[in-house]
Amino acid sequence: MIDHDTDTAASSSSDAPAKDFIRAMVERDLSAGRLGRTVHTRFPPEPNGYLHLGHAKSICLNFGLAREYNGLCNLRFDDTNPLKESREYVDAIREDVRWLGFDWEDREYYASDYFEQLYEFAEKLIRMGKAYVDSLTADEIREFRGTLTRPGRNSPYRERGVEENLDLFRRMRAGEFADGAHVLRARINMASPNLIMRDPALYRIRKARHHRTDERWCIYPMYDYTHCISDSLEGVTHSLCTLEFVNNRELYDWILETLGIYHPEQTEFARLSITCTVLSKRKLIQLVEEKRVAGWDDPRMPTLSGLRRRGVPPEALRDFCSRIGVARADNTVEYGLLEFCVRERLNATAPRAMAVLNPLKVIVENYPEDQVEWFALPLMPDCPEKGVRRIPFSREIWIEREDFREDAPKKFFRLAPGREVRLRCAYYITCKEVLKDASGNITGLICTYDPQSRGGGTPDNRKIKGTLHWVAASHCRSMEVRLYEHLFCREDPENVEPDTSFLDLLNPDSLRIVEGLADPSVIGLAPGQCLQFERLGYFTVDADSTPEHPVFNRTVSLKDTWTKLEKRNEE
RNA sequence: AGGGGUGUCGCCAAGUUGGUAAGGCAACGGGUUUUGGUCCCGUCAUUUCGAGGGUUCGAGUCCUUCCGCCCCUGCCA
Repeated sequence: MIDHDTDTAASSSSDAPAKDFIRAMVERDLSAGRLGRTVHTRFPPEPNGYLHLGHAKSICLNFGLAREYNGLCNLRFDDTNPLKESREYVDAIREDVRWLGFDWEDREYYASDYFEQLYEFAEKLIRMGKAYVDSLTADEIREFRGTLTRPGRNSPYRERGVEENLDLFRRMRAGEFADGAHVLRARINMASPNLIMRDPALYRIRKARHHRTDERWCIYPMYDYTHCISDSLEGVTHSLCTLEFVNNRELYDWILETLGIYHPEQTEFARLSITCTVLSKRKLIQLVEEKRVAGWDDPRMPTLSGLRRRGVPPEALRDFCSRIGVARADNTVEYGLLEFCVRERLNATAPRAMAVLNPLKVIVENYPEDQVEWFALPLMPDCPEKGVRRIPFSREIWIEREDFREDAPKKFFRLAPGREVRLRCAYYITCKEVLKDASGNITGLICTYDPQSRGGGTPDNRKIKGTLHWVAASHCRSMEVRLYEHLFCREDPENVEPDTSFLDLLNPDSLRIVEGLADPSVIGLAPGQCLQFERLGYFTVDADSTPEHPVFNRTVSLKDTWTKLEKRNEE
């Protein structure tokens, strides 16, 4: 089944995911009339890195939910830590969300837009006796917090009066104190079995320039304090986040209840892990900063920008997110599922062409010296009406070196001495002679062709099992082709033994660059254009590509049953 | 005086108020094929739902006791 529609996220209903526990909850709330207008979600990244596949899951969930139930989804930047955040990340995130196929319309929010309101709420908490300024050092606070099995102790500053707290907090804002001198804390319960609730910090002093508020603030609100209030202010109905925030929900609820303001419901789902790659921001930043990869958009990276550059279509990513589902159990999805989604999409959309990556010269000795014929390769074999690509044929051609074997096993359907194969869309050729250099390396093949087989078939209808791709030596152009393998050579690079680094697991062969040969018709394509080079895989024109120096990324190889079969026989 | 979350096929993941284990990926057979691709057909949890007890005519679903894994002791998010 070919997918003809343009399949934007907004139009397609075919990629609507199955009911998961979150959608079930939303439907329950909807039919119970619990939601004011409709479902309202938000995607709340911190602009401290580039978006990756884990974010794609969250984006598809939040924006997908809004789309499916006729609701709204905000884009909100959780920019409360100026030390780690930057404008560059904000811009990249906006671009990636849009590229993935989602639209937040005019609802682009920033936690930093709420700094003033957040501050007012903090004063309110102080006046209620629910927050206090603590002057313990960070180390002391840690000591006083207790441990997993021991309750904490109250800070000596915990009983400060409202007026003193207010005065101190205002002076914190005014910049009278150095970083770390004081912190505003919620006054909850130092003996709570939930460590999050042991008087969590609400505000800290950070004399740092913020990418949006510049130097207007020197105190910054913490995540737990900011997130719930932001959700509340925006009228979010369902605040979806990953499982590691389950413990934080108690605080989320406490703040909103104490303040007595609108109270969205936080629901957690399992974060995504994928084999053979890492998805933690810290590790991705390290890969970039230590130059283990070429950048955030290195095609080997699991970032959205990397995948985009690699040639992965957004539709494939959305399909992937829909297929992996949403649940609460820890999970690690096989990388192969992503590849399946990419192949499925590209099979339906990528025009076909031919290229040779590891060339071996073939001389068709009975073909006229100066003759050139043009053959027609269907752009989409299952849709002849999509047209053809005209490709030149001449006496000397290149085939894939792997497509010839001097001692070929019976099941090897390709070229071998005395054997006949079909050159895709052109002629049948038979190998007559193997040319070698002084040291015995194969340098070329002498073949003959059957003029009756023009176009790839003969009147006698004889069966030809093997069909090879090829390019005409007289017309082809060379191009740079970047072949990618998994970034890591182990399935679970996230969990390494103590005293070793995930960097030790980096696959040294994750990038291989070869010089390939292709028909000129594919050389002028714009970056981002994707083709299938028949029998090789899907290839996308890289951002670096120019007509003078064409560069292709292999997005994903074709499924290769032959190699698998051979490997099995070797064992 | 620890708390919270979670265990259904190799990997994801459905499993209404208990009624006799969906689907996808992978794998494995076979067919079609001018891509060893695509497509099509078939197989793939019945002493089985982390394990043991119990309730019941009947348990993945209820009760109970264990066990495993994950998260929490940032002035990160």
